[in-house]
Amino acid sequence: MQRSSVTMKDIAKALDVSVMTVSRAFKADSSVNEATRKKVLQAARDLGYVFDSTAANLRTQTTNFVAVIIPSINNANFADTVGALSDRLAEAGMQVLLGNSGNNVEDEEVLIEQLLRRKPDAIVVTGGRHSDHGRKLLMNAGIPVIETWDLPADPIQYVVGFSNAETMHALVDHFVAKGKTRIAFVGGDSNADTRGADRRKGFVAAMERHGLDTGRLINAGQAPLGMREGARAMAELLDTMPDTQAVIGVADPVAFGALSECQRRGVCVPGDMSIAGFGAYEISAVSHPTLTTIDPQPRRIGLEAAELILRLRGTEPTSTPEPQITRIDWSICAAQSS
Amino acid sequence: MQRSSVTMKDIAKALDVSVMTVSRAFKADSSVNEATRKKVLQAARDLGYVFDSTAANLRTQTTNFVAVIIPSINNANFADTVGALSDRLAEAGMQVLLGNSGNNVEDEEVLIEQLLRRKPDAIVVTGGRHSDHGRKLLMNAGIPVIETWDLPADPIQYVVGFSNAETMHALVDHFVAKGKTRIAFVGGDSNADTRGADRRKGFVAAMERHGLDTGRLINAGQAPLGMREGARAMAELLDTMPDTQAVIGVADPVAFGALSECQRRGVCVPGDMSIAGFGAYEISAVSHPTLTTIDPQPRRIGLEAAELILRLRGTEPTSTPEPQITRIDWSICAAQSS
DNA sequence: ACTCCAATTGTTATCGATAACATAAAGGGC
DNA sequence: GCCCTTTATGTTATCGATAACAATTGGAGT
Repeated sequence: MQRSSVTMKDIAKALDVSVMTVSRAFKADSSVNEATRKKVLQAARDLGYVFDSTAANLRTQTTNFVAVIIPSINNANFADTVGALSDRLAEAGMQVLLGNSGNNVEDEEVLIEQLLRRKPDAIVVTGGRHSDHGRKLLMNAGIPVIETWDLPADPIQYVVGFSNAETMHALVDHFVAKGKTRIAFVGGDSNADTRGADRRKGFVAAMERHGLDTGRLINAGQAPLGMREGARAMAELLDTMPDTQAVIGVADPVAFGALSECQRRGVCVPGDMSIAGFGAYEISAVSHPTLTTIDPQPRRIGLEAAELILRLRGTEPTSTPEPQITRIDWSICAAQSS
Repeated sequence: MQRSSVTMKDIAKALDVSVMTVSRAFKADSSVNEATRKKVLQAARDLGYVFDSTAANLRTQTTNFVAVIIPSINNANFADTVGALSDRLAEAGMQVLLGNSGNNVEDEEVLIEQLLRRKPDAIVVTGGRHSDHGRKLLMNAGIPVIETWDLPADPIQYVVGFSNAETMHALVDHFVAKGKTRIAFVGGDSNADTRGADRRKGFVAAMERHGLDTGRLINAGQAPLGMREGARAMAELLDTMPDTQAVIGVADPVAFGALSECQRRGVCVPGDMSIAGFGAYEISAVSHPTLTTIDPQPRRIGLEAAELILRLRGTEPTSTPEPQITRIDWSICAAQSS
């Protein structure tokens, strides 16, 4: 049995009906005699027929899949979004074509181009910053474009996201309300991770609003940052600014790394040091002590994107759609005692 | 600009050449005059042409993408595998079409069917257990089939994996060497997660080999198990079998949950309780104390699968390929002091 | 019995790129 | 100059399903 050479033609021949009848038998709605349909489906099973979407894709000019570009699949937040998106789309018979941009707009551009060649029915990208050419490609793709995990100043079409900067205000306010004034931020060194950079900027803005010193910015290296980088950054922080009262990690893994370093050095958390992160990773609720964090509802982002795509399906490709923003609510999850 | 209605025909017309010449201009090797190629590429850019793979897919009977089915995308181990696979394939211009089976052979069967319709050039599945029909579909797919993360007793074609059961022997031996005899295992309650079940069986076998009691099996609920389940299981263990000396979690998140529960209760780790996991998740090396774990090299699995696929590309679809096993070496990472 | 409509099935053209084959022009060796 | 090879380009058929339209059949209604 090679390359599944069984086609509708073979079924048609076996049953002495036209190919069109076979085709119709596979569509739920179309008009075929119920008996004929049964015969066709049975013959298909007997012959080991596998439907060939490549042909249908070409003829119908629709592929039933959605291209998704995320910075890294190995990030529980994005994985949650993709998981929810994929699960919801699967219910409608659609699949996800995945691309890893690695927080790099050049790589993203290449991915956009590669993925668009496959004529997805929609494309979901992470963030609102793209290369010029990448942006142009998206705008001319002729399919719904959804930017996620951010609120771009200049949206391409659809947005499902929230303001990363705003969330940091909530964390700073939280710490200030507890009387902390010497607050540090641990994040990446470049702007490649634009959401991380936005959070850093949000942190600085929030501190300034409270009239607090914004000098405690620890550069933990290149994104993606993990627990190890968080631990290293905490070590640096304790060495250079030991009077720091609270730390905000750009994401929960960084925050947990910071926590572990404190434990290693015998720094009491939350007694001597409060720690917060971002993302509501499972660890923020299970670590001892727990971490204060922001829950940006990653699954909800994926779900809303999926619903949007399904709603838009069949809709005429509106020539110039108004940008349409779906804001995702986030919430702060305060640690029990920090 | 709708549905990118620009085709090679438009380019051909604009330059007054044949469509074939345009097609050739896009292939690196084919024979076209260098000047002509430049003209074509320029015209393509001017017209905003986007190559349509759906047409090429149909004609060439090859799609340049690989279907990948994993139990859950939100599992750092599988995410690592998929990430490595995807990165390597991207270098060769191939993409990954992702499916989430949720540790359920019925859902996996549906996914296999859906994905095969898209005529991927290869399919990568997780584990060696499938539904009867799913297995049949894979065997008749006419493309390379790669089973991963396991060493199936009856491989379909290619395997890139290791024995999950064996790894548990290493952990039990490790604890026994440290003088522990009352060792517990925390895992899932069903066999849906076959790799988890294999590890549980491996644990039992290893304990029996040492003549130790195998009664300390904690059922932490339905897979996928996370940190919360690990914590709850540890609570149960401490309540019902407080003389336990060591715990093995079916995966690192479970183990970390157990660790956190110990810390919450003031149980000293590793003094009063040793803890091990599986997967070499980042947390196993960063937690305080660190966790003993098994590193199954998830990225290597993805990489080897990718290399295999690329090697097989262009090869004749061998009628009945001998099963071919690529064993992935795993290693034990002992905690500093447990 | 006759008209008309619905249900069912068949025919033809088509989606856009490319393999396979055909052709034309240019150069090389004798 | 003749033949042959190489290079560059054109023609035609095709991948497998499906939209659009055509045709046939079997009642229902009067």
